[in-house]
Formats: sequence, C-alpha cells, structure tokens
Amino acid sequence: MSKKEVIHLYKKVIEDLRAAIENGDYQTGDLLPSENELCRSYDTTRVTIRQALSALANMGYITRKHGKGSIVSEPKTGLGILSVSGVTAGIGTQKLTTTILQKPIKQDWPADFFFPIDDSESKNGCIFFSRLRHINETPVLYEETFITNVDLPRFSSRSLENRSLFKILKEFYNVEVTEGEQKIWAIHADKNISALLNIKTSHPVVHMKRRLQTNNKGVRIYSSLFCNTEENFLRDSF
Amino acid sequence: MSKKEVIHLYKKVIEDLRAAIENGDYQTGDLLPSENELCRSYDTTRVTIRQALSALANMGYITRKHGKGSIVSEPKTGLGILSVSGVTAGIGTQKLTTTILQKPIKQDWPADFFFPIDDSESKNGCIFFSRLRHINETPVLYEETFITNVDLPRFSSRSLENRSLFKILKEFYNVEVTEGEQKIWAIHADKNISALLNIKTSHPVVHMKRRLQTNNKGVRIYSSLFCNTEENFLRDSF
DNA sequence: ACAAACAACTTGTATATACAAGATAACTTT
DNA sequence: AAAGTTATCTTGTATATACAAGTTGTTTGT
Repeated sequence: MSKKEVIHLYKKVIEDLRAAIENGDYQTGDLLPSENELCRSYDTTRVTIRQALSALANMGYITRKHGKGSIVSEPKTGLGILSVSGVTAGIGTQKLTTTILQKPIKQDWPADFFFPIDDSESKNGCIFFSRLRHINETPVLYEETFITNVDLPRFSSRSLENRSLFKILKEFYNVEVTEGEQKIWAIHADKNISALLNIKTSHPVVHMKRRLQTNNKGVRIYSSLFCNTEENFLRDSF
Repeated sequence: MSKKEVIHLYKKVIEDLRAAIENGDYQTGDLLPSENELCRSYDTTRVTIRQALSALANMGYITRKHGKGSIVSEPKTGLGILSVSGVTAGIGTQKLTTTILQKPIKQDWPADFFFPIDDSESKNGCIFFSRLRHINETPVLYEETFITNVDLPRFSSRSLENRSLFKILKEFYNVEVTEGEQKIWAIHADKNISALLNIKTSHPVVHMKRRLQTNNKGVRIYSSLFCNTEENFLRDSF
C-alpha cells in the first residue's frame, strides 16, 4: 500500500532480532548483543531495548540470565496439535503425501456437528474439505476439516495438495492457531474408514475430534480424523 | 525462615492482582484499576506498574486494550496434557476415583525405556508408581509413571490415592509442568490391560506415552497409559 | 599454582517525564 | 433526538537516569 507505515522502534528491534535468530545468525546457546550494545546500535535507551527483549523472551526465542546476557533458546517445539509421526524420530526420512479427496467447498454446518457452533458461525456456513495422508504410499490418516466461513476470501480455490493448511492460513490470511482442544478415542474402523485406510474393519484406529482457535476470532478450524497407528503414531509437543 | 525477605514492588503488584483475580475479586470481562490508579495505590510510577501488568498479560490473566484498560481474561484452559474426560461436558457429574496399584518406589530406569534418558537422569534412577482410574466404579485408565529421582525428598511416602500428581508436585515441591510431548496409538488391549480395564482383548484402547518437562530442569515426568474410550475419551486443551 | 579481591561487564528494579493514540463521556449544535 | 465536537480518561511508545545484583575477567597476594 502506498500509505507510508511507521514502525515503532521497539517493534523494529524485535523483528530484527527475531529475523536474525530465525535466519540462523544466532544459534541456540549464543548470546545476543548486550542491552548496552543494542542501545548504541539503535541509538536508543535501555527501556526501549528491554521492552523488545522481554517480548522475545515471552515468545520463547531467548532466555534472560541476570548478569550474563540474553541466550538464544531451543526453538519452541509445538503448540500441542497432534499430527502423524513416524516410528523413527521425525518424518523426514519418510515420504508424507496428501491427497485431497474433497476439495474445499462452502456448505452449511452439518446438523449435530461434533462441537457446539455459535450463532454467528452458524449463519455463515463453513468451508469443508477432506484429505487422505500417506506415508510411503500407505494411507494412514483420513481427515475431514470444517473452517468457519469468515475472512477467508478465495480459500476454496486454493490448492491444498501436499501443502500445510496452517502454512496457507499464515501466508495468505495472516491467521495463526492460538489455542484449541482435542478429544481422542480408540475405535474399530468402520467400513468407510477401512476402505480409505486399506485396513480390516476390526483394526483399531485413533479417532480424534479437534477444535482450533486462531488469532482471528472469527476463524476456527474443526477437524475429525482417523489414524491407523500400526506403523506410526500421533504425536504432539507443547 | 527467619531471614527477612524483600519482595520487589513490581512483583508485589503482580501477586496482589493475581490473587485478586484468582479469588474472584475480578470476574472475566472486568476492568482492573487503571495504571494511574495503581500508581497512586502503590505510590510508584507507570513503568513499574506497566511491568507488572505486562507480566500478568503474558501469563494470560488479563488482556490489554489501548485506550480502554486491562480486561480480566477467561482463565486459561489447559497446557495440552491429555486426560480422561466424560461423554458429557466435564467430569464433574461423574465419579472419578484413583487406585494406586503400585505405590511410589525408587528403582533403576527400565532397560529400553520408551523415551531417551540422559546420563544425569539415568544415574539417579527414578520413582515409579502405577494407578488405575475409575469412572463410576468402571476402570477406564491404567497409567504407569516414572519421575526423575531429583529434588523430590520423601515423595515415595506421599499418598497419591484420589489426589492429583500435579497438585502434589506444585504444593510440596513448587514444581509445575512447562512443556512436553505425547505419542498416541490405538491398539488391541493385551491380556494384562484387558484384565486391568475389565474388557475383551480384542477391544481397542488408546495407548499413550508422554514426557513432561517442568520448571525444575531436573524433574521430568514420564507416563505410559492405556485408556478404554468406549464410554469416555481422552481430552486436552491448550 | 591457587585463592581472594577488585574491576568491568551484564541484567534487574525503579523513578521521573513527555508525547502518541484509542476509547468514552460530556457538551454543543443542528 | 441525533450528530458533531471537545475534554478526559485510558494504554502505548519513548527518553533519561540511578542503583541493585549476578557473572566473568583481571590483578594481587600467598
């Protein structure tokens, strides 16, 4: 936009240091420049610098040590959202792919939806889609997702194939998950899930229902998913 | 202790306001006294008051609104630790009881423990105990817990019957969970679990392995648990 | 070579002050 | 009665300064 935006100094300090940490300019365990050094760099006072460093500490980027300095922290592991993970540490060694079974479409909320929907959400309907995830060509997880139809223009026309829903929401809509809840059952796969996951109906699968809130109060993400955990598992960290 | 402890003013402000919120003196949605009012009350400056209010905001007690005030927030729901929950909202309507099958004992870490144990933890052994949880007299969850044997004097002699492990750790040792990870499988109950949970071996149960870190770096809590989710489910919020 | 004391660094706590910007209440005008 | 303006409240951003307390490196004494 052509309008000239002002950025407050303490926010610039936050962004500069955050970018430096995320770009690898500082490694876990490194000391950031001291408060006095940063005062000189930015030609400002300790109060301004300390406000920026306090914010970074609260976001988990650094740890403050009295008399020593600001130490770069281990990156935060996760928010607590369960997702499929490999038997070996991490999924990097395995091939995770996602097929869109149902492309995003706008629809009414299903009757008897598995989480209570409030009136304002109910009015606008939702965006619904479903995905099947494979690990090394083996289907392991089927997920149906319902997102409130608010503040997400042209979402339905975006491709989700092999892409992270959360990354799309972040990149295009500046939407980030802030909190949520998850409910977990172990069930026998029914006929539909058996077919989708290529397993016997007697096979135990994890069934999860999840509700996520975001930094945009209107945008909520609901999922129902079924996961075959014979070779893999669901994992979260917080 | 007889030694006179000094408390810094901004910390006193935090504690006073936190206690007032937790005691119900302020309800969700209420405005706290303005910064200027608090300056007068505590005979101090806005910088000191703002530091306290900033800390309360970061802990989730209040939300700051430019030009309006400090609004008391909805209490934070949870850290993301899965626990057994009822079919109806909350467990309050049902009777949850806990039986200690194995009282806390000190022992070596099991060979091939389900999470990697570092050398310093390994040396000291662990505290092990197991519990069976019932909902309305029905066994629903069996949990084995291993805690690092560090900074927990006389833990083995404490009664865990019908008491929250986390509350005991908080009350007696000032230990609070800060982060963790959980791994989830759906499995058929084996003979041992079938017997404990009073179900058929073909029955699907949730198997979870969890590792929790605390504000005391030495204290970590590992659990392996099995949950029958036919009438209930595991639930977390974060 | 080692221990103690000191100096110089760091972050933590605090006071004082000023202006920017958002929200709300009170007042005035239509 | 409604709309516009103004005043007064609020939090947000920022400068300047001082002392407390923790950490680390240097110097001195044994």
